[in-house]
Amino acid sequence: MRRPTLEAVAARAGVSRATASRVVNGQTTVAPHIRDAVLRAIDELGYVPNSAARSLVTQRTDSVALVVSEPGTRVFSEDPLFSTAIRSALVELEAINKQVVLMLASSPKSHARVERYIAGGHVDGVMLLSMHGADPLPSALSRLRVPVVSYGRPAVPVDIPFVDNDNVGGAEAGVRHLVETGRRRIATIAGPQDMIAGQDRLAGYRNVLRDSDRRSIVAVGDFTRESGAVAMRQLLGDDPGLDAVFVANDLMAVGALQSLRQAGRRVPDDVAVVGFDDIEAAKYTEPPLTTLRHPMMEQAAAMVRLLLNLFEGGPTDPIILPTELVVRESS
Amino acid sequence: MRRPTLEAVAARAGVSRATASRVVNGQTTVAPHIRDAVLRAIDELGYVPNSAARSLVTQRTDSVALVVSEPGTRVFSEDPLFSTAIRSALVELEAINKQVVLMLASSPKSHARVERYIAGGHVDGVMLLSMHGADPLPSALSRLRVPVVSYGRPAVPVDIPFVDNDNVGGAEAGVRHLVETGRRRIATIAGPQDMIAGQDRLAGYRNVLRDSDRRSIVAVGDFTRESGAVAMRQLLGDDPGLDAVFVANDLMAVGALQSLRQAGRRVPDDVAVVGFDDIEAAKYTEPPLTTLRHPMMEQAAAMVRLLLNLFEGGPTDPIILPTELVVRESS
DNA sequence: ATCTCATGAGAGAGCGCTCTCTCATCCATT
DNA sequence: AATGGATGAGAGAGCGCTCTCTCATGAGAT
Repeated sequence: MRRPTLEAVAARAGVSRATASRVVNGQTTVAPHIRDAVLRAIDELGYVPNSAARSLVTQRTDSVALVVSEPGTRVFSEDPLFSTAIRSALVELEAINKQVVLMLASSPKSHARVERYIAGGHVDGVMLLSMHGADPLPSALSRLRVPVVSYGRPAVPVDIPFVDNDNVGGAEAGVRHLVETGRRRIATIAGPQDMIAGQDRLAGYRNVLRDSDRRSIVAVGDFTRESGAVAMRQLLGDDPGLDAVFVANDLMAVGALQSLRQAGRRVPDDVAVVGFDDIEAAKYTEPPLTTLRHPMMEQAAAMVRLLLNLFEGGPTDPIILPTELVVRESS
Repeated sequence: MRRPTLEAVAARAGVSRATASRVVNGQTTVAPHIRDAVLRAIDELGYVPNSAARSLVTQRTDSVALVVSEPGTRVFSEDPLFSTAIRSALVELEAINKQVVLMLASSPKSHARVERYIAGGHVDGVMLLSMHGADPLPSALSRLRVPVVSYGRPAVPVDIPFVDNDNVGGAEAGVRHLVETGRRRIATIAGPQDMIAGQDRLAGYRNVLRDSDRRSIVAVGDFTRESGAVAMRQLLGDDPGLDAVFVANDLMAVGALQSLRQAGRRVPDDVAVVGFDDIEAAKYTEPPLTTLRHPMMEQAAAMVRLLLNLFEGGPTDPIILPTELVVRESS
């Protein structure tokens, strides 16, 4: 009934437990015929090592926590960026044989839960998918002396390796594109200003407007579609004459497009729209959305590499990946 | 340097390891002043139980695997249904203090990986997020005698408790709605026919058409936006006179709307469109999409309940949750 | 023929915890 | 005063594995 142990394998193969262990762990100091006997026993008994016992002695768990620190539940399910990031990380971690424990850190309560879990030594490392600036998690975790890498530059200056895309540069490219196509009154729907991505993309917008001698027109959303729609209505109220809007993410851009449609503005004839992220849905909006693409798979891969380096002592400098302007019909 | 053990806590509190363990595990047979002493020691030392040691003796891991068995990588990242399901399950499992190990079972290779992992006794149970009929995983897992519940009725008749929504009933309601609003030539974009959801929703469509004496016009997609767009073009080629289309999921409906737009058809004037799932994006299409809602949170909760019953011996009958027609402007 | 040394295999400690058994203590009962 | 039963706490086995240490064996060197 119970799963076979190494002891059973050893007994069946007529060797000691130590030798069986050597075979299981691929040590080479075992004579071929003995190794074969052990392998046969393993096969016949359907032996699978007990991981609890193993990690009890090795002090490793071969698993990492993927902590999604996102207070707004809506964003997690709706922003495909999250699932893309998760999937990418999953694929990369599978490749190096690490299990992934997925955890939500939304409320302070779940926050404590995560900390306790990590402190419990359940995982060898942590990948943080968090963006909120005030997030106490990065510093809390780094205090636990657990290897931590972050997706997105942590807002508080904490010494955690991270991967990010070039938010400022991307925003600049997007707004510059609007300037170069002759738009005069370029508004922006900024992301939440307690997120680095929100701040940086707004900074990029301001940089270009300043240089091109235009006035900035700003509304702030929270990266949800709904907030994009609301912000767009607000912008149209503030400045009915605007002829372009740079939206800090595609999800809000979708909302903005809806509001523009409802207000009777044609895109791109009356108002040009540029988003950020290049989510799949950007191809399917009416009209398809001009946006800034950043390679999620590569970012996930970079994160995993950073974590590995943290384990094994390689370089852990932050990695900033470039963005690429994808021009579609909304601009 | 090393994390404190129960032994250290006991020593500091001046009690035996057994007593310290009693306090940690909340047993009541400890005198208050001793319990306080132990708690103080725990606090001072920052003690956290070693889970490997614990599960070595208890034979429990307090974690469950969430296996996403989806060959198409696109669907996982794009279909918000997946992330919603994952988030919901996560929330529900957190509530009962289970960790969640997320695994992808796309390739045969990762398949083997998952099986090995589950067989390794790393988890107390498995939640399967799978839809492909030919999926060998359900039967493979149930053979391992691990508690398994499935989201979506398994295609092969395997004795696994599952949760699903009423796909047939929902499809019927959607198509009936089209009939009742006077549509005559109602096509469908069906889902992949190796998925139960694909089959059942097509069955529902056929049921109503048969009863209302209409001819069925069918194209098949794979639940992706892209395939919806392709299928819609195909339907328009097959029967330019169609005046309604029931699409087996919202993602494909988004693609279909795009194709209809490109073909110059007005929605709903020329062609009515009904989707399925009520994803967030359905509110933001042009025009907003009529669709069938099924409560993801409740389904996740039901799954967790089933799993719990599997652990503790409660009822494990399949749970089928109703769907609800949400009428918007596309019909 | 003796000694040295690499090689392969076993013995056994110990990782940190839970849980059963055992035992001491104390209060209520006769 | 003697007994019985709660009650609370300790001793110690053991979960399944890894890994160091030890030892037996045989090949090569002297």
